[in-house]
Amino acid sequence: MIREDLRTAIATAIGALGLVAPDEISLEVPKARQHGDYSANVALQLAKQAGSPPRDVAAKLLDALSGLGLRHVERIDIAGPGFINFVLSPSWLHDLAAEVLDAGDTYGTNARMTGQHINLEFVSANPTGPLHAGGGRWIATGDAIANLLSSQGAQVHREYYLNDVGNQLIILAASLSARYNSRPFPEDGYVGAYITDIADDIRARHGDALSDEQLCELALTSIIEGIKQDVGRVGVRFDTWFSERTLHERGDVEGVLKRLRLSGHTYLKDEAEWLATEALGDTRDRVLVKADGTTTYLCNDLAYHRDKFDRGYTHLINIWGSDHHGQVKSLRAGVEALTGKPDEPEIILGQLVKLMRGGEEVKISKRAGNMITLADILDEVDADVARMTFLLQGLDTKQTFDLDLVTSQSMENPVYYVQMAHARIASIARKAVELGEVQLPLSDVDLGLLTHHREIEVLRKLSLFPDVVADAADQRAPHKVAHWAHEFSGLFHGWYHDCRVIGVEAPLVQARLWFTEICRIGLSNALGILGVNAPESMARIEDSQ
RNA sequence: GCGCUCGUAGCUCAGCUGGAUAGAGCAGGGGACUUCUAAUCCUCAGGCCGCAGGUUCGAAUCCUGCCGAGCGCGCCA
Repeated sequence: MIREDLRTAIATAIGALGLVAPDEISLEVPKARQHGDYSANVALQLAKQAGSPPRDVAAKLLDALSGLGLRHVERIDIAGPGFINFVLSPSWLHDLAAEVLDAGDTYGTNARMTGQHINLEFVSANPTGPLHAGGGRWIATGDAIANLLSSQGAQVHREYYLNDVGNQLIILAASLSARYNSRPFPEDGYVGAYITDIADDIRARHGDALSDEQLCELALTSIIEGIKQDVGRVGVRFDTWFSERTLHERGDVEGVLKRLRLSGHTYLKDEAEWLATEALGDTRDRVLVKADGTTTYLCNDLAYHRDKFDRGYTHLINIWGSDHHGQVKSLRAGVEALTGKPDEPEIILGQLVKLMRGGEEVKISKRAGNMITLADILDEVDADVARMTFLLQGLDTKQTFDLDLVTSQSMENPVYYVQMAHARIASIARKAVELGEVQLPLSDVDLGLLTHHREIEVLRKLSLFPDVVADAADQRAPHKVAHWAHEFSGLFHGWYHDCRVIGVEAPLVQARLWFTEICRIGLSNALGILGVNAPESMARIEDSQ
């Protein structure tokens, strides 16, 4: 990795000047091309320490650096207020090509997180109805983050927590019962059409003599089945669907209470049992056992997290909608009281999705009954379109999901732009075979012929992929990979327009065949992280304008 | 009232652990197909980075205040 080589060299040069290097030597890829391939700002940072102007420091560093005989470095410039810019010869990119080919589908991966065993919990929407359209964001995001963490060597377990007990279920049961028995509808019940559908379906299959309890059980099974189907349609598989009931059945909740009592974290007040979370960073203490003797959501959730640790994970991550941010401190304080771990679980918050239809916001509410379900979306668009749309945006921005745009004008979706780049590569390969071009082994091919500025641009972008993935993994930011894929595709399309593979001189044909292969690897790996398909061909559009 | 998140082109958004001239897509103007799929490419236009201060060599980025938006402040889940 050239970047690391340069960092080491800079550190050496700093040492040679008798200065102390900063903890991390920043080596950026400048936006402006004339600023070279990599740019270092250490001279500016060290000016104070050295007691001389930044440009002087830079000049001394440059002297020290040029004595090191760095590979691939064509020129080193000092520019602006004291930046040190490295201009690399194209040879480093040709080395890169070999590196990418060698790595294949592991290009962009890393072993930094090896040994970590992470439990990633996401979606976990209550099984009181089908997943709504916004839920797709959590499915796509969670899966992509899992892929990112895996790419860094971590072992990741995808988990969905099913709250299959409690109040909401009671409301669900009452709503169902009203429909099933044609009785007046309860206040605050779920009005969604799905309630009637489920009730009708159950009546058709099991008759009309069921008790409320039997009714609710059958409905719950059916709803959970539906959720699993929706998740599957998006292309995601959970390793575990964890039922909250098991916690109660096994006595885990009681066990956690005992443990907290023993460690002196609880106290009684106003006929309830409290957990002293304020001392651990919460805004105030929380109730664990209500006056009526039942446990709170937090109490059950603590038992759940205890169970996750008991299963041996080294780290827990939960992805939550920002509407739950108020629970973060309580849960973390509770987990600390329970386990002594102050930084668990890690909670990734994402802003909610705002659905637009006909230029107006559609408020989703299971109670009001105006549901737009995820299944509705998937009936209209490809899972790839949905995933890419959800993943293109950072988690801390509330996402505007325009149903009209995504469904009717889906041709504009960037996913096609990226997929088309991949399809074009496959198409070139097919054409080459068709015309009898035989791809020679890499060792017989001169990649040094890849000197077109389009090729250089593409290769340079490709070289950044591992950094982008590592960064995205660290920041739990899959959108960075989505943007990289889009940008990379743009550069590829530009190359495609200017550079032909078939029909140029034989040695160049060979070099470019390998060039397209490494592009394919990069794209395919990026799409793999996003969970988007990398097609071999695109369906031709019939009626484009 | 307190807390969390956000405010960047007409629209949807990147960039935010400080760096050089603030980017992309869409929408708008103008061009490019006898070629490996034009779902493509090239080009033009478009910006007090919410407002005001502060920190420093340097601020869209960090700090403070204000304005505006969303969400949260239960012995609900």
